[in-house]
Amino acid sequence: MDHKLIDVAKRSGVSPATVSRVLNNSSLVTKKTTERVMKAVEELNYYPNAAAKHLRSQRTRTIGVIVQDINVAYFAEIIKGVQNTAYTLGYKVIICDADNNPEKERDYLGLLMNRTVDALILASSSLGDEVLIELADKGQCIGLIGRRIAHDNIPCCLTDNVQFSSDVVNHLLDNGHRHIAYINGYPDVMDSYERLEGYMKALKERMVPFRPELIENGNFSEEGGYEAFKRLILKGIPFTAVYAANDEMALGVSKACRELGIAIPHKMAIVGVDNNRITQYIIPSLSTVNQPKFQLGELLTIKLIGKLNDQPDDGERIMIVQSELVVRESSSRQAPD
Amino acid sequence: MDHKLIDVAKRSGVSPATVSRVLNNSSLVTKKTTERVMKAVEELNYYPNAAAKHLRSQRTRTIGVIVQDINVAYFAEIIKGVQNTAYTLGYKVIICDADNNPEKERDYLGLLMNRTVDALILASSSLGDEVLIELADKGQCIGLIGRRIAHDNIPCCLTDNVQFSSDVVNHLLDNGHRHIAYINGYPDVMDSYERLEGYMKALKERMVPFRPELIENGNFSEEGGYEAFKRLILKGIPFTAVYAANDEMALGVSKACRELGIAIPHKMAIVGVDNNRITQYIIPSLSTVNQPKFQLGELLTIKLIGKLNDQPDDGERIMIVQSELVVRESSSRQAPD
DNA sequence: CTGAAAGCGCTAACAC
DNA sequence: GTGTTAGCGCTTTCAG
Repeated sequence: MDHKLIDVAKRSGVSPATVSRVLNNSSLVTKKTTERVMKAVEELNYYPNAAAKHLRSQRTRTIGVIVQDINVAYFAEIIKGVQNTAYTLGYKVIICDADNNPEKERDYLGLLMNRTVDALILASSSLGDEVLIELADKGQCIGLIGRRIAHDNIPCCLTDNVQFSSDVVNHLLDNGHRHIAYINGYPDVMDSYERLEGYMKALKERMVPFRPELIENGNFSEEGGYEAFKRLILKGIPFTAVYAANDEMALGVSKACRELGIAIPHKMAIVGVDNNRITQYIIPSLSTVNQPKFQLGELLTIKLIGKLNDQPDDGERIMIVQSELVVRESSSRQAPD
Repeated sequence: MDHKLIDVAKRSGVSPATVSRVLNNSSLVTKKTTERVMKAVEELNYYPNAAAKHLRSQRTRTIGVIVQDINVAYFAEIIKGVQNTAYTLGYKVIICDADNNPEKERDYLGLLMNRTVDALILASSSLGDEVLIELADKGQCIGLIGRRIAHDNIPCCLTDNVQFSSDVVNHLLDNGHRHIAYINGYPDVMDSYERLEGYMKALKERMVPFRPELIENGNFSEEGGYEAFKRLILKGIPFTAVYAANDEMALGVSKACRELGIAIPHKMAIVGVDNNRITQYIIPSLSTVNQPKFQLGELLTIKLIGKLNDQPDDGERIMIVQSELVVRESSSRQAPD
């Protein structure tokens, strides 16, 4: 029932080598021979055995993507970018859902080591720098999304966290807000750090004093944003706007406001990050930042596949893509006096 | 840099066969030998070559899942169920995002044919019955989620569409609704058909006349639901409740009501299906049906891996899991008089 | 342009 | 318990 290459060879009266050449588009085969071989392939319903190909050729034309959580729209979009790009370049993609478990994430690195994939993309990886650098030093082909690392052989694709955060804060300042709280994500993550940086940068440029009391941590979760906002309120310091480092936390803030009877945007403006679909449906709709997630996956995939095929690498190792502020109801008004 | 099994054998002073036995937990190795081998594995930082294993053993311990669209929460949850289960049973998972493209879906079947995966799970597949039956007849191991097929070798995991749809309609009838519209999904899909069946069944049992004019099609999309609702209104037939075959369409109905100034739930009750996260955030929140998506993936995965290992198959080929009606604001009131 | 043949790295008979 | 060895199905030199 399962035919092999040699069966095709016999049926078409040529050698296995020729069949292989036809199947791999080597140009050095007559049209006539090609046709004969293809006919036999059809008739036998032949499929090349992937394992044998991989073993012999020492490559799989497959790249892996490890994401924290496949349920999160941010990652799902990145996957689309990777998958579509890889598909057009003739590569397959293995998607690995670490399911918020760093141990699983580490497990998946084995796919590289045992040559199941030719390259690996890590989106918002929780792995330590040492691990990644060690892999790269061993000659493994890896790339990062949403993270930067100091190693010549690791391409990184990032969004302009500082820039868009600064845009967000400038937008709020333009609307007359002078006391803007910032709710941070996981404290040790680059995204959090850079977004804070953009926040501070904008304040500084507009000469609005930075007040550390207006910074709280929300761990990127709705619950975390909710609690962080309540802590801010309890401090008794006046503020009229919140910049949350992602939409989940912004949703938490929105919920807290509703419970506390604080009108949005009249008494409190909110801006998040990610352009989560919910931000459009909730009332009031939430302002946010739209990151080109698809593009993050796309650019890195092109780069990595280029590396795999020893293409001359023109571009930058660190690729930064632009994001866009999306103003909705939650920050559409002037600050209260 | 890359060591092979034979290197480990040499270093530990045993034969390749023994190393293989140690690595694959064959019990017939002394503890002492095992330790020596493992030491060499450590020292050499040895990783077995997957392609060679696959080629030699004729299996990959990998199962594939093909989903229509990885962005859709319904599928993401199913994937979690498959992945977690496979993981604990020592299987890897390849996730394939067909990206709403039937051609890609068909492409992915090649993974089975070329032995990249041992089994394939198709969630809400758009493939024709013939294709699936042909695969199964060839001895390929496949399983379906959200679809039924007449073939002894294809296990299917489904939700109780008829049952929960009947529950939905009974709930609306209990609230005094007598004119309940139904918005269907893709007309040729089993889910649509069975949900319609449940709707009709409940009406019949409660002796409420079925009116075909109250049925419209919305293709499972928000836009489709929106348009379908408008068509229903234009007909001028009075109705006070809508059962939409999924939440996307229910969102469309909700939007249309807002635009037309129809108060929910006072003038119009709405119930959807899927327990999409947005249904909780929108105002008014939407009643829906919570399907055990994780379980769908879990059950089928257990079944398929069992088949791969020739375990005696006790259970049913067709596995049906129970769903639960979640009543929220959009259907929380008595029908208007 | 085509064929012969070696061998990718591993496992599973089969011996001992 | 452990070793020897054939061979999984393919690609790729090297000849011709």
